[in-house]
Amino acid sequence: MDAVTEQPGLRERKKRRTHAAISEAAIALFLERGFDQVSVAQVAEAAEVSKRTLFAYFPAKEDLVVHRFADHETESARVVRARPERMTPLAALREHFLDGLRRRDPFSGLNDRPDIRALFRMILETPALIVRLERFRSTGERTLAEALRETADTPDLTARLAAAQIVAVHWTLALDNATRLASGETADERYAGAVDDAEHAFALLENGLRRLPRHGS
Amino acid sequence: MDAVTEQPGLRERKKRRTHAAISEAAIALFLERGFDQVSVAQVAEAAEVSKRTLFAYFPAKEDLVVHRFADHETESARVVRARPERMTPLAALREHFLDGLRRRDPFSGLNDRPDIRALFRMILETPALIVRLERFRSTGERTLAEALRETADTPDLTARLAAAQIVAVHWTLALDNATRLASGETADERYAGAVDDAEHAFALLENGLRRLPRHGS
DNA sequence: GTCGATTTCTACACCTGGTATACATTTACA
DNA sequence: TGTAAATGTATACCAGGTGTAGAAATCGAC
Repeated sequence: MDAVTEQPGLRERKKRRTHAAISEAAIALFLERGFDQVSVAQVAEAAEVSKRTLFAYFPAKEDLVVHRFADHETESARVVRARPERMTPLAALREHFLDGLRRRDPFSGLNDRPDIRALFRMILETPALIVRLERFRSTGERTLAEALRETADTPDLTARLAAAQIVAVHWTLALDNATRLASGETADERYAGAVDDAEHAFALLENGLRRLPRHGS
Repeated sequence: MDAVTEQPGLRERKKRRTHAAISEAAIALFLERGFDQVSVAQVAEAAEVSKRTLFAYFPAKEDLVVHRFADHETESARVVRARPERMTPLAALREHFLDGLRRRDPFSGLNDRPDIRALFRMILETPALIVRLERFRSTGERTLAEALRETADTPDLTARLAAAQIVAVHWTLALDNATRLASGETADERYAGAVDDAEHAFALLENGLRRLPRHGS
């Protein structure tokens, strides 16, 4: 029915162009004046589209910005499923994250291309956008739990707990990197520290919090 | 200035009554017809208060429901700070959670009083309310990280990572219990399983995910 | 090409959550 | 009892989001 790989057809191509045009117009305006200072009506006008049409392409204002992250939702689950034999899920995820740092994947929070840096900064200072990203996090967690359950022969609760911990750590690392870059650090400056932190974090996941000290210094 | 412990004063008392009255009217309506099917105007009318006044007491519609959970935001942090000497933070939190199960604290998701069960059910099926609860989770995570950093002599990143993991696990457990009760199970039926699950979860936190299997069964 | 069916876009009106303003009422306290 | 400060109210307004009905474009078949 929906041949995406084939000739997409004029209709499909036009749809994608409109989609991209609206999103680009929106992000340009948001970066210029701030997310909350631009109304969807103004975005629609700038994109030369009616408000109704805008909402046909994007279910909510926030999606004008965060739709780019939708692909990454299921990334962890895919990594776990595609891992080589005899590799533990955690090892696969650590490899993948370290690779993301190396490749400066926005997923890892370590991309400082000016446009991406500006985008991150805007997201970080706009609560509504953070909330929307948290939703991606939830579904990422759910799909990861499923992947763990199915490929690691793990009881349901264990899979859900492990997924929750992994995603929480992942999110903490990425947010930390993004925050540092947003406030001026370059990706190259941050890289070594980011690697250290990631390794520390995955070690903590692997070995547990057993070593958290008792009271006192 | 603000003597809460003393005679509260007429103004203060009246304010609290109004606060409670609005919230009760709101929850009654929401339980009857569903959160999204009731407008704030209707709540205001039912509480015999103007819409403007309602928003003076509750910053957003969702807060009419979730303000009851606000106290628990910093609970984990308090538990960690108040733990006895020579007790690890994790042990204190485990004790506290198990105690919450015993006491059927709504915090643990294991309270089946009809009104609370109905409330939980409504929250679980209303995305906007879950989102609002997630915000509490975030600030709970931040305050817990601070408590760990200050009382366990832990580097900042470690504290944040540990807090993220702990809160994620806590949330998973509580949500699991609440979901089961919402779909009919009684608290007494669930209790033993809830304890087992909690102990398993805290053991996982303590010992790490090292034992997550490689591929295959 | 051209015709009809289907999809997509648009204009417009409407609902709801939330806020600003300006005025009335109540409380606290001398 | 009178007055300043705090609270409550009416009204109008803004922005996000949806329903509806019709106009326009696209597609496939001939």
